[in-house]
Amino acid sequence: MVTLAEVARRAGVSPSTVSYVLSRKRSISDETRQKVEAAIEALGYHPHAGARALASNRSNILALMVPLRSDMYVPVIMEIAMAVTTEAREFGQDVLLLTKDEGTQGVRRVAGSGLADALILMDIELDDDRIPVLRETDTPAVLIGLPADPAGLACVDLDFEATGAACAAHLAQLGHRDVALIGEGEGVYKRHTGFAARTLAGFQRGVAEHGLRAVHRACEGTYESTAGVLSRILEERPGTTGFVVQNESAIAPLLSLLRLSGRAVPEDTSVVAICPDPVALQASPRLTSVSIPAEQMGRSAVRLVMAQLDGERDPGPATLIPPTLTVRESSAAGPAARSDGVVRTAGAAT
Amino acid sequence: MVTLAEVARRAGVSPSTVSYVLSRKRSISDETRQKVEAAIEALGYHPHAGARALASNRSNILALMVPLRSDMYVPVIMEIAMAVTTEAREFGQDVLLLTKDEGTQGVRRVAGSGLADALILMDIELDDDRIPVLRETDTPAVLIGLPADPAGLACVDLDFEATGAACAAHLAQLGHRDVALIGEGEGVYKRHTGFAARTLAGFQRGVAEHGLRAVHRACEGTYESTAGVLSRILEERPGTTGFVVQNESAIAPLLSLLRLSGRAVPEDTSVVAICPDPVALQASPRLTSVSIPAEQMGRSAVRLVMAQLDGERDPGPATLIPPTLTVRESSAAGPAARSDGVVRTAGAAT
DNA sequence: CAAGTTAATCGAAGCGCTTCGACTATCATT
DNA sequence: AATGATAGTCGAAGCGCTTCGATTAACTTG
Repeated sequence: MVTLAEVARRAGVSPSTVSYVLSRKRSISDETRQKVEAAIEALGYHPHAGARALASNRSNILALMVPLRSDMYVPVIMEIAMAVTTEAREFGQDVLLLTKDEGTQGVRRVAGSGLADALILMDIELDDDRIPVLRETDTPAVLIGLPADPAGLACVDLDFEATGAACAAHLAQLGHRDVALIGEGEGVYKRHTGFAARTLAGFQRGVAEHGLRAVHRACEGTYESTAGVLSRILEERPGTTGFVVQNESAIAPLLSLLRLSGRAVPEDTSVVAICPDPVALQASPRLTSVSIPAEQMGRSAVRLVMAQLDGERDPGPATLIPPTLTVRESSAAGPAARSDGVVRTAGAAT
Repeated sequence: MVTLAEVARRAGVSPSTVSYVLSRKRSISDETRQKVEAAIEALGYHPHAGARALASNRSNILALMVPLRSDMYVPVIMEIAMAVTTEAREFGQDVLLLTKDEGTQGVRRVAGSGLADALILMDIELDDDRIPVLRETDTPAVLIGLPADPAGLACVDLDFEATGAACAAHLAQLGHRDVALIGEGEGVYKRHTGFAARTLAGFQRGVAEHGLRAVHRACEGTYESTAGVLSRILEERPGTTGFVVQNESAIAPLLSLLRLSGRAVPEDTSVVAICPDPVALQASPRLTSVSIPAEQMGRSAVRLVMAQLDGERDPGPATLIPPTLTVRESSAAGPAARSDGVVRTAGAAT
């Protein structure tokens, strides 16, 4: 193994000089810098991570805690993880992968051992038991997701409340009067992450603001449950022409079922999904959707955590990414608009 | 931060004794051990990872290099990553997440800095440029996937050759005479990982052994490309009644297209997929398939790498996991068997 | 031109741990 | 009773780096 001392000897300088060349914490003459860099290159020197961590009290490692299984869609988790890793490298940090099932023990271990400088947590529950540990150990951290009480914690998430409202508004604008939200499974509303509840709240706000009539139903996402949910909605409110879906796995069943029931999308019924873009694009017709900004969430999380490591004390309010609703082929003018003579959107016309 | 010295003071022993309690490298009296453990507990002590790495020359970290984008199906990558992480913890190791686009630089950096003790590489290309670096730096490593020349390297992979053969054999046993393999996209056969080519080779061997007639077509997995591939196959060989699919994304299109063309699955046509179990289970009808043993691959990789860290020199031959073909509802007796009076399988009968 | 700055470098201490050799009991063996 | 093992513990030397203060040389400036 090549050490800093060897580099120093070869460059004819003292070890500390080599260190300063590397860290840029003191000024170094061009001449010296070049000698040192040549020596580093020639020897293929890489600073020893452990020694560095010991001496500087910084490991340059961020720990990312990922759910083993969760309500989240796996590719989204993966995309976040990759975005975090890529962005972390931009800051010269590496990423340590932890699983959520290590729980509070894992947080204690990593924070206590100086293995990582900071934590990024995913799949945040409303009352997440890792949060008190974070507060108590005073570890720099960022949550991807929103807990019940985010005070003093840095958080990143899609603004699901605005998302729900945006979906309702979109359907209202198209002239739909009776709309439905097909959401996540029962359980998701009760325990977990709150994003489902926030979407519902926003949806209801949008519905109220636009004077729509709406129903909401939880849905497990299987073909059977989707069929049950849909038939109940259509029974109660046969005039429902606008749907918002929040469960990726319910999308395909819903589209088939609508087709089977003789309702053409978007001619008779509009569908808006809340899902990753690839899912929306692969459905047929391609779906009008609010995308899950996975990459952006991952990158923001890293930036927030780096700001903390650079001394930022106040995490500020949660970073809520505003939703982007992309109109595609699954939504078009509804009954009210049509009787008003409003023209259909381009997607539907082609 | 609590240090080992503080633990020692509190327990009334020397620092080295605490270290030996922790490492179990020398015998310690029960009495002393208890005092030390009590002190550790009371102080909430966690050994400093960097100091440990420096002194012991072992970081207890495994680096896992994951593809950012690849031919592999994302949930499979995720499952492997999770399995690696979980299994690593069983060995007291943590996992550092690297992206494949860090390439050889990344390997050099991690190996050279002592950040990780060993590497686990995914998405191995036939002529992977990371392999020479591995050899040259003599870093303990395990490949998940099979390169062109695996000599001297520990590898884990599904036995795709046997998988192809097993699929052919299954269709043959059911009495199908004309079969087709719908594979990965063009590109995958050329450059990459070789698993597609190995599957094809095995399929052809199986076909020959059972006296079948077969075609093979690459398929990009979109609806359009699948449609094109299927129609060409049915044009050339209208009597084709057995299909093997290796591209996850071609599965759904294939099933729809068969239905559209009036071929009932499994009554008229049998389909065998090579895909993760969840994909096979979520299709309708549920697919007879050879699963991708993601979890097993991840766990084996960790075990192999730990063996190397424990001094095992010879990696032995590649660990090829034998395929498991699970019969579900998408395959049933074909024309030959039917004329012979062979009964259909249970799945088909229901 | 003496005094004060500033830039560039060095030496040494120390981060928290592991590990080696040395030391002291204790106990079994001659 | 002397010898040798063995178990249990300690002290001290590093592991490779960062960082602080000190030092020197070169440069301003009144």
